[in-house]
Amino acid sequence: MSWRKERRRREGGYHHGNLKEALVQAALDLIAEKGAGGFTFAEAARSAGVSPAAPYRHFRDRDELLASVAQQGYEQFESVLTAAWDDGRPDTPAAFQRVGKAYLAFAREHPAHYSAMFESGLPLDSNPALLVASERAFAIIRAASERLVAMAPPGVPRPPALMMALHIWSLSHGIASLFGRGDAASRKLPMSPEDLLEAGVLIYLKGLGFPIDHAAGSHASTPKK
Amino acid sequence: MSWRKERRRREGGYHHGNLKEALVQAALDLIAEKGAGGFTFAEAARSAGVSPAAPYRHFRDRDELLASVAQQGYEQFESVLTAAWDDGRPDTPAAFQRVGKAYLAFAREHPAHYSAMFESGLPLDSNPALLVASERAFAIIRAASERLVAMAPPGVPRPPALMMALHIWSLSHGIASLFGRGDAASRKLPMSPEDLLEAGVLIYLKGLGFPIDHAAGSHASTPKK
DNA sequence: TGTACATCAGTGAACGCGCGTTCACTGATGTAC
DNA sequence: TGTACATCAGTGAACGCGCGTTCACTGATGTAC
Repeated sequence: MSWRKERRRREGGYHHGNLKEALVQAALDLIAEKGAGGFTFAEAARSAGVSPAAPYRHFRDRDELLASVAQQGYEQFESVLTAAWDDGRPDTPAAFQRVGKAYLAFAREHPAHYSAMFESGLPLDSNPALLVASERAFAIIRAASERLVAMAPPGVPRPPALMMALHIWSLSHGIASLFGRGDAASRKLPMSPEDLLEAGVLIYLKGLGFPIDHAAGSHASTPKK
Repeated sequence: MSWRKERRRREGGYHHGNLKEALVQAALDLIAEKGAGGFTFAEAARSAGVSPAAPYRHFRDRDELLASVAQQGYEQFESVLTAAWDDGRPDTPAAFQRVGKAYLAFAREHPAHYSAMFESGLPLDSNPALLVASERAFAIIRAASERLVAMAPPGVPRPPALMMALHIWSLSHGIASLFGRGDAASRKLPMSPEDLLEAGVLIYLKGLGFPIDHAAGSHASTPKK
C-alpha cells in the first residue's frame, strides 16, 4: 500500500509495467507541443523516463509508434461519436447535429490524436488495423446518415446515404482543420466552428428536401425559413 | 552562346543568380517527397547545389523558407482561382462550380504547396504577408459567393455571403485533404472528388433556395429534381 | 514451499551521421571618378 | 576607357548536438518440478 506510492514513477526498478502506453502518451504530448512531424523516438523514450533503446522492445520504429497513436485516436473518436449519436435519441435530426458537435469537440480537445489521424501522412493501405479503425469511426457517420435518409418524407427521392455521409464528413473535417484547432495555425472566424457546421448541415439537409426544424437547441445564425 | 550551355548548372562560378527561388523550388520537391515536416535546410541547400551556409543569405531559418513556399502557394492559388472564376462568365453558377474544380485541381497538382499552406502548422498571425496572401485567395471564393447571393430570386432571403463562402471553402478543403491527394494517405472514394464536391455544392445551393440547374456540363450523381 | 531456469523488458555505452549554425574568407559585380 | 574600391553572394571548414540504432548485459518475473 504505502510503499507503492513512492514507486509511482517506475513501478519496479527494471520493469516499467506498461511502457507501450507510456510511450503513446509521451508521443501525444510531443505531437501536441510540436506537431505530428516534430517528435522523435529518443524524445519519447526520454519523456517516458526510459533509455533510448527501450522503445525498440515495443515498436519497430517511429512510424509504428505514430500509427499506434493514430489507431488509439480512431478508437476514441469512434466511441465519442457513438456516444453522441446515442442511437438516434431523442430524435434523428437532433442526434445528427450532436454528432457534428462531437466531431468538432474531438478535434479541439484531442489535437494530437486528430493530427496523427488526419495530417501525419500515415499510409492507410499498408496498415490494415489502422484502416479498419478509421472505417469503424466513419461508419458511425454513415449509420447516422442512413437513418436520416430513411426519414425522407414521401415524394422526396432518397439520396445515397454514402454520398451524404461523405459530404458531412468532409464539411466537418474541413471546418475542424481550418478553424477548429487551438493552435496558432487556426484561422479566425466570425462565429464558432460549431455554429458554422450546424448551419451548413441544416442548409445541406434542406437541399436534400428534408423538412428539418432547427428546434434542437440550435442558435446558429441561419437564414430564417 | 555555346560556352553558356556548359555552365547551365551554376551560372557564374560564385554567384548563383537566383538562389532564393532555387531554394523554394528545392523545398517544394522535398516536401512533395517526404511531407511538410520532412525537409531540412541543409538538404534544400544540397539539392540547389550550394554550400550549407548559402541559404542563410536569403532565409533566417527553415521556417522562413517554408513560409516563402506557402506564400508562393497562396499567390498561385489565388491566380488559379481567379482564372477559373473568370469574373462569373458565362454565368455565375457555372463559374462557381468551375472554381470548385480548380480548387481540387490545385490541391492535386500542387500537393507540396497545398501542404505548406494548410498542413504545415505555420502560424498566420505572426506573418502578416502570409496572412494577406491567404486572405486574397479566400477573397476569390467570397467574391464568387457575393455574386451568387445577389442572384437570389425574389422571395428568397439572402444568406450571408461570408457564411456561404466559409461553407464552400470548408467543404472543398475537407474533400481535398481527405480524398484529393495523390499520395498514399489519401482515402478511397467511390467517385471522383470533383463529382463529390459538385454534388455537395448543388445540394447546398438548393438548400439556400437557389434554383440552379445542373446544366453546366455536370454529370454528377445527384438526386434528380 | 524452494530451487533452477527460461524468458522478458529494461540498461547504458557506443557508433556513425546529418543537421543547424558560425566564421573568416574570396571571387564576382557594380559604381565613382 | 581604365582603375580603385565597396558590396554582395557565395565557399568550405569547423563545431557541438541529438538522433537512430546496435550490442552485450542484467535485473525482475513466471514456471516446472
